[in-house]
Parts: sequence; structure tokens; C-alpha cells
Amino acid sequence: MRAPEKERAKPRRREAPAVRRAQILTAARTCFAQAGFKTTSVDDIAEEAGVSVGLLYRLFASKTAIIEAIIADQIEAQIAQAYEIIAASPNTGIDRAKVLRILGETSFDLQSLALTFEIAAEACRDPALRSFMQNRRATLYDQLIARLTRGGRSAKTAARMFAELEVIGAVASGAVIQSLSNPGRSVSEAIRATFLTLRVK
Amino acid sequence: MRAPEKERAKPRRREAPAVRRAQILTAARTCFAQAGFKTTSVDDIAEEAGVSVGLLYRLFASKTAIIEAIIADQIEAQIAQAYEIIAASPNTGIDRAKVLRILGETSFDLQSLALTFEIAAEACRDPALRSFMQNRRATLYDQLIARLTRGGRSAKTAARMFAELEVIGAVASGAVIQSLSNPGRSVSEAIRATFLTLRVK
DNA sequence: ACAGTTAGTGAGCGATCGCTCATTAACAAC
DNA sequence: GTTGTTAATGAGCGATCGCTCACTAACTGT
Repeated sequence: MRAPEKERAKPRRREAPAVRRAQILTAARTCFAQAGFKTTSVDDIAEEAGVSVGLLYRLFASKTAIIEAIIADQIEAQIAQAYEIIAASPNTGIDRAKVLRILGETSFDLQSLALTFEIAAEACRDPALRSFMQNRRATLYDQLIARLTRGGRSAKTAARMFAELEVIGAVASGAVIQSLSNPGRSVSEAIRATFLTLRVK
Repeated sequence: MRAPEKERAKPRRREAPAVRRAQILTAARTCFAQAGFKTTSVDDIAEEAGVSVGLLYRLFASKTAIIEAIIADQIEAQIAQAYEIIAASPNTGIDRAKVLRILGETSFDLQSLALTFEIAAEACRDPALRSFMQNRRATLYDQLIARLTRGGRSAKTAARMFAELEVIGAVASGAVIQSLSNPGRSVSEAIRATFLTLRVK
């Protein structure tokens, strides 16, 4: 029952919903990394995606739903990366030196690190989000083990290698936190130094 | 020039500004830990502190100023804790097993962890905050070394022990991040498991 | 007793937030 | 063409945000 007096801008070309969903998620990831979950508004995301707020809300139930989708994606990416490394490793175990070399060569951009930390913070506060993340990880983990098993590895070895990779990842992210208040050292250097100090066998 | 018609509630008892400042900071820490920097409003903090918004803004320039004060406090607390451990350690080096035992006995409440992560996220995004943290840490670090030197330790040993402690802290916080998406394991257990996997010498 | 200082109040400001929904038009099927 | 479906729009809603400031009253010094 609203007044229809004013002219309305021309709608953009039609696109499959899946395409628009992907656009919005990409835009949201950019915004969230730059400014955080709470600070970026839905309008910001829509504008970055080149889409109206209305369309955004036709494809996503809420701002929270977008956040959850992004978190799910990140978990998926981590597991996928773990698969690549494990698949390329010998049965004897992860080549730690090699992983460290990869970590050292990785350019850690602070923006995606910010996203990781904010997700961690949110997970600390929201039990529902925490179990959502845990469930997602659990199912993806099972798939990973299954795939590796089909690839000829015993489930036990696969699990052990994955656990080891996770520990390396944990130490790396811990080193990142330290490096933030430790001036004059790049993130990569901080990671190297951390492992060096630990004298990991 | 505003209308003064309505009755106004009685002001509370007068208190020294420093006291009120402390009250507000404590309240803010509680709120921020529960809901995050962006989500908690200035009104929330004022109410939690039992103080009006007006007074809050007489004692703090902005909401950001409160956040910075809390971050500074946290850095100070970390350095102070490091001092305690180092001062109680033999000259030969940090007793890692002991520190691990302390870590294992520490009840990690998710709320203060959330604060830590949010600070890290903010530091990733805001270069000004980052250098603020770095400067604060640097001066406190110098004081710590000076104190330990006066206590009879060589500056070199003191520095080495501090660095080692920082690495342990880094690994611990990394383990925390992992444990968030790793169901069925407490934070303390995750830390133990991480160090165990690393087989730290 | 009175003036001066300052801790303390809270309605209300402009801006912005997440979200809705009446409306439009691009496209497919015929 | 005509019609039915649905991707797409954006002004505007109620709520809330950080923050201001005209004002009050509890103290202090004399």
C-alpha cells in the first residue's frame, strides 16, 4: 500500500541465484575482513556485490546466515588444504620441514587473519556457532579420512597425519597472535622463530 | 536552551574520578567479554557500571578510548605474569613442565579468550592500534628486563627466558583456536595434546 | 552563609542499523 | 504477442547507535 510515484532504477541483467549467492558471499568476505562482522552493514555487502539489499535478503535469510556460510566455507578450505598436503606426503608422516617452508612462503595478509580471529572470538561467545563449526568440521573430517583411505592409506595413518597438521596450524596461528604485538618481525618470521625455539623433533 | 520540565533522578554519592574510571573499566571488560566491542553499547557499559552515560564521557574521550585502556591493561597483565614466572624460575631456564602444569590447571574461560581474539582481530585491521600495542609492550618489556637484571640476572638470560615464555604462550593460544572446532576436548586438554604432539625438548 | 568547583544526570540529536515489502521488468513457455 | 514466474529494486520502518549538553547538586574553601 506504499505510494508508487517515483521512478525506479532499471534492474540489472537476470542471473541464476547461485551466481548471485556466490557474488554476495565474496563481497561479504571482503567487507568482513576489512571491517569485521558487526561493523560492516548489510548495505555495505550489497553495494560491494553490486546488488540490492532486497535481493540479498531473498537469497540469505539474515546477516547471520551470510556469516555462517562464510565460516562454513573457511572450514571447508582448511580441510581441503590439509587433504592436499597429506595426499602429497609419504606414508611415514608429514614432512614438517616442507610444511614450514610452505608456511614461510605464504604471504599472511592481515585481513584474512583478522577474519580468522573474529570467527574464533564469536565461537567463544556463541555455543550454537561453536557446535555448528564442530559438526561441519566433523563431517568434512570423515570425508577426508574416507578419501585418503580409498587412496590407499590406512585410516589410522591418515588420522595421525591430520592431527599433526592441525598442531602445526595451531602453533602457526599462535605465533601470529604473538607477532601482532611484537614489532619488527613479519608474521612468517614469527612462525619460523616459534618452531625454532620449540626445537620440534 | 533545552526544556527543563521533567524531574531528574538523584545523583549518586560523589566519588573520586579514579574510582569511577576503574568501575567503568571493569564494567566495560565484562560487557566486551560477553558481547564484543562493537555489540556492546556505551549505554550497556554505563548501566553495568551503575553510572550515567554523561559521566562516562566526562572520564573517557570516546568508546575507543575505553577499548584502548582495556587493551593496555591486558598487555600489562601478561607482562606481569611473565615476570612472576621468570622470577620464580632457576637461571638455567624456564621449567617448561611446570609452566605446562600451570596452563593445564588454568581454567580457560571462553569469555576472556573471546576478548583476546577480538583484540587480535582489531589489531590485524587497525595499524594505529597495532603500533599502540607494540609500543606498550616494548616499554613494559624494557622495565621487566631492568627489574630482572636488578634482581641479579643477566639481561641476556632474562631476554631468553622471556622469549621462551612467549613461545609457550603462542602455542597455547594456537591450541585454543583449534580446540574451538574440535569437539569433546577441553581447552586445557587441547593445549596438553598440542605440546605432546610436538614432543618439545 | 555563601560562592566556587566539579561529579553526576539523562533526554534527545543525527546517523545508521538490519530488515520488509510493494512494485517492476527480464525472461521462458506458449 | 500474451501470460506466468521470479530476479531485482530501494524507500522507508522501528530500533539502536555513539555522543552532547543544559542542567543539578554534592562537596570545598573562606
